[in-house]
Amino acid sequence: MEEQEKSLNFIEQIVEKDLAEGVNNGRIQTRFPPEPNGYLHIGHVKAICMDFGIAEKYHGVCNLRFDDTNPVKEDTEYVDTIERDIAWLGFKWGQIYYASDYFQQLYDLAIMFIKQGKAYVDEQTAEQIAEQKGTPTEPGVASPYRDRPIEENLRLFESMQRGEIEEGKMVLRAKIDMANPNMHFRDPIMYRIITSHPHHRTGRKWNVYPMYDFAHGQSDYFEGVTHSICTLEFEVHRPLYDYFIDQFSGPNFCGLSPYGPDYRPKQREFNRLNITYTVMSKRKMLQLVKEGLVAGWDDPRMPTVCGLRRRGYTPQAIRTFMDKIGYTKVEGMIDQGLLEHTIREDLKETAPRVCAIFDPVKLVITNYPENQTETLVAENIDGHPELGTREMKFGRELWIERGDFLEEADNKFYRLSPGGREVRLKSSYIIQATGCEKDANGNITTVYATYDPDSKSGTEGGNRKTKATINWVECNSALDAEARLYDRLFAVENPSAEEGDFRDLLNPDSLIVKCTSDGERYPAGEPLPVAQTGLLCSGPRHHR
RNA sequence: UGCUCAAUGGUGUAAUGGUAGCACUACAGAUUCUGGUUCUGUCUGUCUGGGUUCGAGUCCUGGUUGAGCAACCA
Repeated sequence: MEEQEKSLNFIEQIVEKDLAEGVNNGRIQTRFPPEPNGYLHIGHVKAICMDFGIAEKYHGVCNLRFDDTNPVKEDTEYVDTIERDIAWLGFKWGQIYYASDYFQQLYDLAIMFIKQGKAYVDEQTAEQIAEQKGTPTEPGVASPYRDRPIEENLRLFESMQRGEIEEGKMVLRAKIDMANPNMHFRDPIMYRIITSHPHHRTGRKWNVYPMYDFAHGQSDYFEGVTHSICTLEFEVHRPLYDYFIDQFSGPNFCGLSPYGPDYRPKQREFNRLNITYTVMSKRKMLQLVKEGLVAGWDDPRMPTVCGLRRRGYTPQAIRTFMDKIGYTKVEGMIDQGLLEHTIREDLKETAPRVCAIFDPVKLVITNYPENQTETLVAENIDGHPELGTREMKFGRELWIERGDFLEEADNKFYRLSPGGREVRLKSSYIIQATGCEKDANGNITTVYATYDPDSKSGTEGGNRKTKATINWVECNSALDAEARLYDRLFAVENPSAEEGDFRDLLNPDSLIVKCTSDGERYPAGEPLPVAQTGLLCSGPRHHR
């Protein structure tokens, strides 16, 4: 069969063009730059697959870099979980870097900017600075400190770093253009003072910390990143990214990179991931966790990597999903159904099936001898005997799903009904319902049926066709279990687009807890599809 | 009413000036020891006006619509 060539996404096209033109001497280096202030979610995974995927495909390297420039929000605890999640997804990074590794170099660079008259210390309040920034349609106005003498800027900035200036009292700003139509050029803040929180790695060594715009591009540059791939909202930052790098590369090269004056990293942007019936905002997720609206970051309803893992998603399925949705510059919304389709596809051929009854009603097989039991053998996965079999105890009294019996059924219903069609008990005998018993309220308590002793699965007599096959569990050998059936977290397609409090949009039925009977025990963390009901994943022992 | 980016079936994505294709969803039929799976089929698309060209989803131009940008966040 001829293999259909998969078309390249636009980033891959750029990379191949760069490769063909010998840009950066044909070197490919990417980075995944999470901020260690929360858990990785499926939106990050899209970026991870891009960053690591490009490096893998073009024989380059992808490094992990923690963007830890804001000690107020960041913590080491997140570093570990981020590393764990990336490893679980199956990606291998080259080096682990931290933006904080470059604090000294960035500081030196800031000093250079000051000496070149490209930066100044502003001592206005945040409000004043914001006010002077102008609006997208009106130019900003210059700060009264904009033309401070270089020596004074130098002295003040050094004083800021020595901890002599109170947090919030001064910032270092790039002196660019207060009237630029790109707001990011209106003298962006390069450094702010943070003394209230120690940094998770550098402790109290620094009292000034670089802003994203002054740290990210430089970090890329110091590391030798060639393709700095990020999401679309950074598109307007790109000119500033380029501006800062221009100041010390090319004709202004001052030896800060082993790759020489011609090397430069280039930022490229792709569309971020949105999925229906969920949210992709760290802030909102944190709120759900903190307020106990979900059971934690790894609640199976959460779009976090650890949540998906507990939900039973495999790394391969998640990566396949990313392949399917692709990378463009169109901001859209992916149907949650596609994600679910991908995991079903993945588990279909690999995950052993099990019988479990969630809404049990007793079935008595009236012509099966009292006290008799037998052991039947079922394939773990139908049609794949090589993937193993399991034993199921069979007897006169079974649990079946309440919904599999209807006292009065029309022709459309082809499961159990008195005098109705023959029905196959999964991997077992063929039965026919004869009647039922009800309590005082009219609820069915027992279903009666007769079985055909010659119809056992796998035997000659069992080859007869039935329209329906139902699940069952033998009453005496069944184990009790708790099943938590999860549905979409939100009741509306796009919670972020709705007015009002997003918490009011949660799906009240996103978690249904059922006590079940189940035949076997399964190790935690294994996907465990229950025929007819759906895919389940055995979880850690429940604790309340 | 500034700057940047985008616009292909319901959704996502391909076609790189030369037959608008694929996947998901929905629906229909067949198959089936899960009303699952599988298979087959159907529905539905180039935002809009002009231009360039033998030929435009693709290039140019005007418009429309949507998104992002005014944190001492990243």
